[in-house]
Amino acid sequence: MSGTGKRRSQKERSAETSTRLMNATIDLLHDRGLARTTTPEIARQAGVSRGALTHHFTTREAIISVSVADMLSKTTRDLHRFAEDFIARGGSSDEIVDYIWQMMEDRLFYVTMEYLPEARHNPDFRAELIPTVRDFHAGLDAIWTALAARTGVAPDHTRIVMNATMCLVRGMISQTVLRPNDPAYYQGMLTFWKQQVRQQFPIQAASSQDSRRKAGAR
Amino acid sequence: MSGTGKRRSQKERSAETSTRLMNATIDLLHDRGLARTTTPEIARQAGVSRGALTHHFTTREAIISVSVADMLSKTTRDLHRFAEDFIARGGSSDEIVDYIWQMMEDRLFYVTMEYLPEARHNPDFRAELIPTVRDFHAGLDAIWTALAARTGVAPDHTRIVMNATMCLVRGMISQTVLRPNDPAYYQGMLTFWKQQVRQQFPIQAASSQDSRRKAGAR
DNA sequence: CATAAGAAACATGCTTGACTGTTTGCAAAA
DNA sequence: TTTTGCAAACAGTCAAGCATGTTTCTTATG
Repeated sequence: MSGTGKRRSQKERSAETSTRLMNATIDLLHDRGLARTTTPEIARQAGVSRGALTHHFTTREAIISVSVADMLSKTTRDLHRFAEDFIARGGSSDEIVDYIWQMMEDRLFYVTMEYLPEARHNPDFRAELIPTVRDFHAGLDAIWTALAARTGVAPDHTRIVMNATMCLVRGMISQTVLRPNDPAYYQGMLTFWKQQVRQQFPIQAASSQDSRRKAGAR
Repeated sequence: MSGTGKRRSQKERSAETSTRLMNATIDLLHDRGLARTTTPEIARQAGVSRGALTHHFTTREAIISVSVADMLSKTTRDLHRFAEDFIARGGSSDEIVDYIWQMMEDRLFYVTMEYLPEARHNPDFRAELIPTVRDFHAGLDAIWTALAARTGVAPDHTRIVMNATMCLVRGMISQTVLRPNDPAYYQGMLTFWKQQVRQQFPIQAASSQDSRRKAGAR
């Protein structure tokens, strides 16, 4: 990228190769699945030798784990950027639902579905992921907290709605596997859910402040 | 089972071996994951030789596909039984949510999480599952339709709530992998959801019939 | 009813292929 | 020239599918 010249420092070479390998890993996870994401296949997809791969990553589990962590941390950065923008703009709850759906449906949760079963059966792998996932949820929290603060809804209740939204979207994307080619179905469900969420976060109209209802009630 | 004597008909022998193999397959899918569900492992778990397995099932994909279909059809039978009982009793929407959660969390969706990625990347495998899954959803429909009929809610709206419930539960179970040992979290979310569902299906009090509200409104 | 022929169920061993982890060789950068 | 980044060859493991034996049941026939 930086510097089209042929002479690169070792660090640059190394970093680029690593990046190519990690991107290739995520691409393969998404396109062909974890079982088919073999080390020869990753190297081929990245356009490097398998030796390069083993030089940078000691084991297959390592490159997958690191690649997933990398993907998650990038997504977390995006979340925080969205949160900043959302706060500045004063966006709607509908926007959040749409953003989350797009983010999850654009590869994130499909990739997650690939490694989740492995995480369930492999404690080491799981342990490496949990902290990264925690950061990711902190990013989500940043967004919803902004909405909660503006609408005066209790944080606990906000968090429940946030988590329910995440779970709903996860489940919807799971379903796309065995119920494909039905965008109307998924959009209909999203519309329903946006309406439900709106009820939890009453609109703070630009003029009237008294529009806050008893959201957060048990 | 029937007749402790040693002499069994061919059909009985065959059926028992098949059953043992299919049960072993589901057990392994749940306990060790799809990748670790190898044909030698299945045979070992079932207590039969690998030759017996290859005699009954031509390929690894076949035994897995058939076992999953078997599991799903059993669950579908249970759904219909619950629906009958539910209709007779006139149960609550809370009950439905609880039943679905239990059913999914008791292995069903964990097993599903194992084969879903494979279904996503393997068109033949997916094609074999889709009809069985359709039957399963018909079983779900039987339950919710009963509730809808009693409360006078529009079928389309009912179906949205049903599907949202299923998606939510799927997502919740996905999350248990990387957020384990937190039953309060999941129970809290279920409580929230039951409340939401209740709002969609206003209680038909034993006395008043006019308690039906405008649920199903856009 | 006894029994032998045949079919179905099951067992064992082999072959092939592929993947993982490792080691050795080499060229470019420091 | 010493280290670093990478390439290529190698060795060990294991599963899948197949092919060939062996046992258990069924049935037709005398």
